[in-house]
Amino acid sequence: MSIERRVKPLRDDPLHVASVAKAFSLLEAFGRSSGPLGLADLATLSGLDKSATQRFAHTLWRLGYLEKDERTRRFRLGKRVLDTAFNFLRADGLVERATPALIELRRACGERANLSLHDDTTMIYAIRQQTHREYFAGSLIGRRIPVFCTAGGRAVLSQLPENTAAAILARSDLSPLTPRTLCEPLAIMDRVRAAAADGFALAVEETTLGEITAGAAVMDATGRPIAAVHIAASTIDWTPTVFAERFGPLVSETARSLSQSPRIVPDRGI
Amino acid sequence: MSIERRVKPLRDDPLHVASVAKAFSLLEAFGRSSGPLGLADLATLSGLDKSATQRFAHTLWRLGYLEKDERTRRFRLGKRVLDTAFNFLRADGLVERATPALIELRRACGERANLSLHDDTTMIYAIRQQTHREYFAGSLIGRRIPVFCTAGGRAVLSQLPENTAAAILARSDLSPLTPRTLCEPLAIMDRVRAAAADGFALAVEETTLGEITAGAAVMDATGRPIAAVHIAASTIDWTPTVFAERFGPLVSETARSLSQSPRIVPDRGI
DNA sequence: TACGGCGTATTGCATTGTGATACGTAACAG
DNA sequence: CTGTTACGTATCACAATGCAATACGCCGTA
Repeated sequence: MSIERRVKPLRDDPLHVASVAKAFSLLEAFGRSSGPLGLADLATLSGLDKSATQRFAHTLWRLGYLEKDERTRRFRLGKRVLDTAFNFLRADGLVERATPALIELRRACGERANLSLHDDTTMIYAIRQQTHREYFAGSLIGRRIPVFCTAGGRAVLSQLPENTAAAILARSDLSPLTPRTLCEPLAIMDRVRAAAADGFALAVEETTLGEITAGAAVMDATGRPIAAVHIAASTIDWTPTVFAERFGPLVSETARSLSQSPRIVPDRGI
Repeated sequence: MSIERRVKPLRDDPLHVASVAKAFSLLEAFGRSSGPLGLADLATLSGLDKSATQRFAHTLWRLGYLEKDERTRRFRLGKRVLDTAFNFLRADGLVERATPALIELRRACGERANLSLHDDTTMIYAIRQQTHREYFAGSLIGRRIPVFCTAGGRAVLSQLPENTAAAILARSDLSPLTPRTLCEPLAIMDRVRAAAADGFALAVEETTLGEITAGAAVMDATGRPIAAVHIAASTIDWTPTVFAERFGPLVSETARSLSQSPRIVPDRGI
């Protein structure tokens, strides 16, 4: 419990409501520690002082976004935070289209099929079709994983202009997740170019040992990559070449079918 | 777009930070309308005035909790809302224990297996193990359904003191979800008592036509019901009696295994 | 029993958020 | 083409609102 955080001052932004940022810094504190948090824990993790922590925690609790264990007086996230996630997923057309497609994909290949959304340097899991038991947090909606070391992330990079992709890598935290994570920007860009050629990317034990993943990018109506379809399986069952041969086309076909037709977009001369 | 909402004044609560409530009333506005919302829409749906809407939407946008379509100037929920949901699920011990159990349950019975959390008059889906294609919003984490007309909800009610259960029904909105939804409090309480006897509850086409569900309650360490395990299937494949005979024991056994051992809790003489 | 850590309650002050107003722009109808 | 409307954006003086210091009470530990 040592990682702290400061709320950006943003003095120059007259529309910025600092109280809101503070409230969210409390909610975000739960990302930095598992288990329930007391007021003092919340204060250090959020970077707020004692009084502010008290007021904002109280407010969030009254609103249902925090729950309080009356015995230990500690806070957990409230069930209400799921509502917003639900509304996000419900409103996302891609998630809607992808859900049946992924169920189909899982059935067709018998392995785990996922959809992850691109968000700058990370990919966020939005749909997960599990088959086998896997490690817990890995199976949840909302999990973020770095773009640079995932199949889907590299597939997305491969559909961006090369300098945009390089810029994303440049501002990424390139810490390895496993001993086999590829961390060299140049080496990663090689894989990205390969993905551009193949139409899908491969990652072998780069986020989780024993896991091999194929990913392909999903494009929006303007032809920009916004998400990726994954298939993940065990290295025990597949060698990389066989896995790629077998699932590469499947995953890239699914991704293509989810992409908006790349119709010509009125270019406003930007 | 006519349903409005007022932020509670709560003048008497000196710890209450009104700005936070306003910010969340914007996020909640997305629950009342699908699709992106402009400032004016947000203002009417949230009950805030134009200026407040502008400032809070701007702040949430800066924080990443809203995204803005620069062309239409309309807002959507931002991917960041998934982070909080992820942290909630990650920290919930029950969800963690239930994940492998539900995968097992789905495999054992070949039908959809779910875990839903009890929250006053609603149950919230926290884990969903789908098999077949089902209607979209129904398949998402965070979906809320009324306690009174779901198998899991009735199973939970059956483990509460009868007057507590009756109170929940009393403050529930008993609008039917399908023509077959049971809406009479007395009739519902009969089913609840039956569930207490059987160890599981059944609901036939009460939330969705063509769907039959069995649910059993999961208890916390103090012996209170906090969640429910469901199995859902199609009425085409099963008659209620066969379905109950076959899956009732499965669902109630799974729920029992997820319940904390009902050890004696030090009663503080409440 | 004294102490330290923590959650809770209070309060005067000024910072912060407020909301009325005005401006720019796009869409649309006459 | 012009007037109108609806909407998003920008500004600013004011005071209500949130702030942070302080004090209180409770519970374990030394």
